[in-house]
Amino acid sequence: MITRETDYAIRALLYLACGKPNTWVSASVLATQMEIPYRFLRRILLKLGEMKLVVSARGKYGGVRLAKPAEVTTLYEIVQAADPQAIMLNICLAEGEVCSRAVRCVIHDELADIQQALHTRLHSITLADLAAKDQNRLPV
Amino acid sequence: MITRETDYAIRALLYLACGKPNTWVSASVLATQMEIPYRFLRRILLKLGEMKLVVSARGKYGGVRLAKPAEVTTLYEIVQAADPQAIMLNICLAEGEVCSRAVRCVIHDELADIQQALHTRLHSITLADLAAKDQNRLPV
DNA sequence: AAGGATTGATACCATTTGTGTATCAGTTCT
DNA sequence: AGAACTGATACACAAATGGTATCAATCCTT
Repeated sequence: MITRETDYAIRALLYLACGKPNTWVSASVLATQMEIPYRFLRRILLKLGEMKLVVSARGKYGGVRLAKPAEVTTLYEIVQAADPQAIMLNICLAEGEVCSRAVRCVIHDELADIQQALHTRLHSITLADLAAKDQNRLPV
Repeated sequence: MITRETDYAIRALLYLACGKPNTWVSASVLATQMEIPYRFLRRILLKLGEMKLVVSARGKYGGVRLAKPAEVTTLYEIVQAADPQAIMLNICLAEGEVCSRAVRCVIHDELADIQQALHTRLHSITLADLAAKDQNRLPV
């Protein structure tokens, strides 16, 4: 299950993708607009900065913006940044994890297949895709 | 991520599917064969019993066996039984959950799509499939 | 009838994770 | 100088995870 943190991360980035490019948006604006607890969001943005998904500017009129065009930021990257654990189905599929049954366990194989399909899908969806769908929505 | 409990559940059921049908297998045998902590497994088997995936017999020479043919037990059912939370990608996709953004949130839509694909896949894999693959494996 | 082997049903416990809060230092614009 | 920002950590608390323990009920064998 996707954590709240990941959900917040996606929403925050989507907000940036929908706004005017190359403008700084402060964490407080993001927080109120997207209904995300301010301090929690701050920490999430820090992580997104480390993962090069956003860049930030300190000081007055500072804030964050997308580090690269929305067309090249994928859902995979976002989930990976916000919660690296979330993108593996089983602990035995993790990098560097030694699964004693790896060579003979069918479950391992099957889960690896499913995970691969999931990853492919997450890789194929960009922030720009989400933003476009958002624009095309009928107002409620 | 699939929990250890779910992993154990799959492995235990796979063991039953690979053995002789309609024979009782005790929890202690299952535990030692599949390297699962005995008492933990006991609790898991209880859950699997409630979900009608296994049936049990008390007393000496009792144990558990599959409640129905391996051909009709899907991975979806197993995961659902062992950890109902695991099969939904986001909390807002849960049954009866009121997501205030459900009608307008593109993320919700996208995750619902991905989840649907995942479920379809889990539904399509049966215990018999896993057992068959297990038989065809080359000995290590 | 007795005793061992087995499940049923709970209760308990330690550790980790999830979700959020708080604090203080550094930076930038006015 | 001061206000509005981010950077970097540390703290707090509830829930989930992974596992253990206990005792009652049941069944087979002798």
